[in-house]
Amino acid sequence: MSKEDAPRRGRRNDQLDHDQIVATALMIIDRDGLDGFSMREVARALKVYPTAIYWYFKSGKNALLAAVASRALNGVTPALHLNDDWREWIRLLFRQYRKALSEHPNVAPLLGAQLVSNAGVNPILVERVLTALDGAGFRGAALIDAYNAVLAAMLGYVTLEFAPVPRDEPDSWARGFEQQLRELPSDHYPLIHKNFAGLANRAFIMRWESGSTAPLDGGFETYVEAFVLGLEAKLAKQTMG
Amino acid sequence: MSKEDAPRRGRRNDQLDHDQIVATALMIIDRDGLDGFSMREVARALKVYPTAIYWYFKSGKNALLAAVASRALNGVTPALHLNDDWREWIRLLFRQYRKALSEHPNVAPLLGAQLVSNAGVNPILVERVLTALDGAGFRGAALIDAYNAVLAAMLGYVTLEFAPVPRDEPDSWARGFEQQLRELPSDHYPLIHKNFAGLANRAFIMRWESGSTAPLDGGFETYVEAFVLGLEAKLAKQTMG
DNA sequence: AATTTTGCTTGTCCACTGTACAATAGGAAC
DNA sequence: GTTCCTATTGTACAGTGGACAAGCAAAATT
Repeated sequence: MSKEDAPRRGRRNDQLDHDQIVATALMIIDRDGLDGFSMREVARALKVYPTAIYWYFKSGKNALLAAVASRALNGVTPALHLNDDWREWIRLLFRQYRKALSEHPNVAPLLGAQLVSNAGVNPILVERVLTALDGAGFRGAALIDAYNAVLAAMLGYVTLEFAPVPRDEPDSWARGFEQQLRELPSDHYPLIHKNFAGLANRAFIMRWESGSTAPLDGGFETYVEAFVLGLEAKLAKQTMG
Repeated sequence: MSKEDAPRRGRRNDQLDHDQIVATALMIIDRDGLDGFSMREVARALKVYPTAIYWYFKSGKNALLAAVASRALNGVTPALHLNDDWREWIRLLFRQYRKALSEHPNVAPLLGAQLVSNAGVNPILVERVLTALDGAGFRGAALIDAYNAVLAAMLGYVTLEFAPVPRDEPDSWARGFEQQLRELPSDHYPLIHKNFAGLANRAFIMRWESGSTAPLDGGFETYVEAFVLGLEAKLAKQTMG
């Protein structure tokens, strides 16, 4: 399990170490967003030559980003004990995942879109989700299907909720966008018009702030609950059929 | 509704037009992935100087990418007629969305992560989802919540399924990754071990191919069905309460 | 027919990116 | 003290997004 304990040759790392680099990268992403991130920026922040970073992340930017994503999700997977209710465990998983990303919203695109599969395998998450679903009664192919559904659902809402909005001139853009929404003709879009107050800045596509500043809590709870109830219903159907 | 029909002054567009640029950009993204895309590459493909592109997309790369994303989703929203069953309509929406992106898998990251909110407002989609859910019986705040849940769910699975895998040396990476999975100790990961055949390359985190070459159909159907059943159950609960 | 207005292309420029590569410094093992 | 390995400093290059200034072509206005 553990790495070689044998005494190591060579120079000590004076200034850098793996963890510090990842932490710095995450800080930069939190501060400046994914666009503000670059190998050179990380190097600058650490007062080190850019290529020094490549010593720790030999495959470059993607490797570092993968490590950042992994770090942001540190400890998300809840513990799972015998006799835990699987529904409650899934709710908890979803909520913790969302909470973790709400603290690093700019990382969300990385997870939803870039890696997840492959990010250094997270077998504990896999095993626990399988355990929860197996405990619920899913077996064989249905278990795999349910597993995939759960993982996708875990990511889905959060990815969208924290998707970034244009950051060049946020205020003017927001006003323009809002105006654009208000001008939608009410004859073609009666329900938009009728529910405008509820939709404006509170619904996907109709909002001008990201979830990091304007969270969409209600939708999330509905989403989680619907998904769990749905899994349960699906389970009931198949064990009957 | 329509743009000015008044005769336009100035030169006609000899070589370029908005649509052709978007089409070319989409072709490049389909062929080379998002990393292979650049303004200059688009210009090269069109045998035009790079800055010419900026005439059509004054705010640059992001604007073009937004247009590409929008084009890839062209016609995804199904028609919605009176008396259509809302469950069936949502299933159809999800499936068409997935199908559209399966033809342009490299665009998926754009939608899940970058824009969606804001990508030039797609009010038809909004209105129809609201109509379907209103028809189902959701009203007021519950309608907004359900709407947000539906939109997120629509994106979730697909975003993850088509997430790209490392493309530098795909074969050797795939073999190494598979090996890594096989070596997971079966005492710590009993369910992974037991279901290995079903999981390997067929489950998120445990796969080494993207959904574009190895689709995860079963999980998707489970996901859709669970979500629809769940919405129904949630609706039943709240109209009773 | 001349003029003006606008649309579009050409070309230049700059700061910046990722990363391959070589050189070197520094400490541990032999 | 030599060797060997690790960590970091440097150098270099091709590519990027995008600001900018002109130039050129054609249609509408006069």
